[in-house]
Amino acid sequence: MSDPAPFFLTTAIDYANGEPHLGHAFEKIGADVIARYQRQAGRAVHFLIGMDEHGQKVAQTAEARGVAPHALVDEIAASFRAMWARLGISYDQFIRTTTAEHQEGVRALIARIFERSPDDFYEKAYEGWYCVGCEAFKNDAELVDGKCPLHPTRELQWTRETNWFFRLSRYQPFLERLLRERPAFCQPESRRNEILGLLAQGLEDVSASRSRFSWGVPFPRPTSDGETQTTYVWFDALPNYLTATGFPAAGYEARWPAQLHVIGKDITRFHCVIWPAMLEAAGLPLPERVWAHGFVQLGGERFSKSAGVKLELGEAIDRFGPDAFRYFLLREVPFDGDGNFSWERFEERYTADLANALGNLASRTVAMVEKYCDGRVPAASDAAVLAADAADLAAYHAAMDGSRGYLLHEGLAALWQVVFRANAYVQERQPWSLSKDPARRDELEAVLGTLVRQLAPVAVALAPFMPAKAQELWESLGGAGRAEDVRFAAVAALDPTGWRVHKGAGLFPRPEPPRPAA
RNA sequence: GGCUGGGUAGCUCAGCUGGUGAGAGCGCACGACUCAUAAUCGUGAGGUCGCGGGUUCGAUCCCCGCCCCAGCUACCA
Repeated sequence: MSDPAPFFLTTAIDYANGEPHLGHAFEKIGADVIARYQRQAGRAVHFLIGMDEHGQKVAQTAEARGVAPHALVDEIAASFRAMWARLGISYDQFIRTTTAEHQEGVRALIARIFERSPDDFYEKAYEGWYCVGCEAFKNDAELVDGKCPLHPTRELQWTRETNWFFRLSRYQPFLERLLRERPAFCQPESRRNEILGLLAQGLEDVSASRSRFSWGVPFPRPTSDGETQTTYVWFDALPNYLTATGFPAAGYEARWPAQLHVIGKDITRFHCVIWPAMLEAAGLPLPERVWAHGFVQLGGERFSKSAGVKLELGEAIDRFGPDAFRYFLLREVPFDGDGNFSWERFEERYTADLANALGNLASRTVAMVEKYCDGRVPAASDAAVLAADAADLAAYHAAMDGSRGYLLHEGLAALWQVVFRANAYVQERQPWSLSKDPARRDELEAVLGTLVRQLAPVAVALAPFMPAKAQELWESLGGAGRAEDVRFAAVAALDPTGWRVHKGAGLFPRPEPPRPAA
């Protein structure tokens, strides 16, 4: 067999300026499902996540708290990693932009652009109103009565600063061709349309360095007056995907280019415009695809710390456990658009989908195999039912494998069709009636054999979403080893005949125990 | 303002290039069953398919106008 095809996927690196929240979690969970799915599809997956730890805000926060920036970002990175461990995020690599390796990679990338495309960096004086309070330039649209709305008591200063600029405008034709010839480069389609609209307006050059803060990567070339500036955000943050491969050290080509960048829709522009232009300027291959997911809103509103619109991640995870939380987010929030988190929907979905539909199906199936077949899975099955399931499993893969994008919510919906069919099948065949008639023993065994053959593929297909619960289900059916180690290609040949089922504690206990009738 | 997408049952949404009675899940009501986690299965609700025109034998799906919502309109990472 040939070597498995590589699948290098990344998420946006998270800005080290606060604790992980629901938005961070949604992206990591979605990317984790894709990573786990691709592993089971047989790809050689490398899953990268990490932290963006430079920039003015980090330095300011550290100062305000009276700690060194390094100490601050160490603490925040630890907090993120703890959260990802709790959510079962199966990343292979965790990159931090403050490491020496990343910084050297950034400088090498910039040096390479200077070398390959010498005209792409140039010095330019930037003039504008500078707010000392924000430590940032303000454009006219941001001003209120000629003052910074955040610091109205301070006078704005008309300031002139010379920076390195990147000639992004030069790449407009290149980018237009890229999006036209490779529509999958920027997905979903709605985001690609936005980028096409942006390109139609014309691109302006962007600054690549700043002189007013130092918590960052020193720009490799001093300005003509001898000043060494600090690399500006996109030239520091975006290259993490590349520096994670070891670039520029030999061997990075084994991993680069990435197959997939999973990002939030708010940073589509940086990933679908600036990043490919940078890579092209450096003469490096482009990633295969950028997937921009939407946002999880709370009660129909966007997060807002100031308005108190936020969710305690830990509380949500504790409600029904990490797997149920993963399931809920990806079932309820379409991965190509926005969705909503509410406690009410969470409990509804948990009860209806997990406890009643799937959990109870597993429970009744295992109980009947124990009761009627001494716990051994019979050899017989119903081909018509399994054929119908096969169509749903195909729909699951079509939603998951990237061929139509990454429609994780549709993948789950397809899987639940199998669950619904199995429950209806039980009702239709009534194995408890069959069990009373010895002459119908064959029928009884076929029904129970079918149910296990319906659930086993569900356990395998569910493993990317709910790794721990899928394993519990797999073991209760009597499957050997780990569900997540079962390749999708091997599912069709799976033969549960003779498996020994185990009645477990119950996959998804109901939220409130039933009360005895009064 | 411009561009993109959307307004379909109480909620979340499917409805491919126009055509027999407009769908799914959840929730709700009633019925059935008892293997199972008081779970499951079936049936139902009578939704102006945003509003007004138009094209057509016929439009939720095409065209025009209008109303409403969301996103984008580049230095926050």
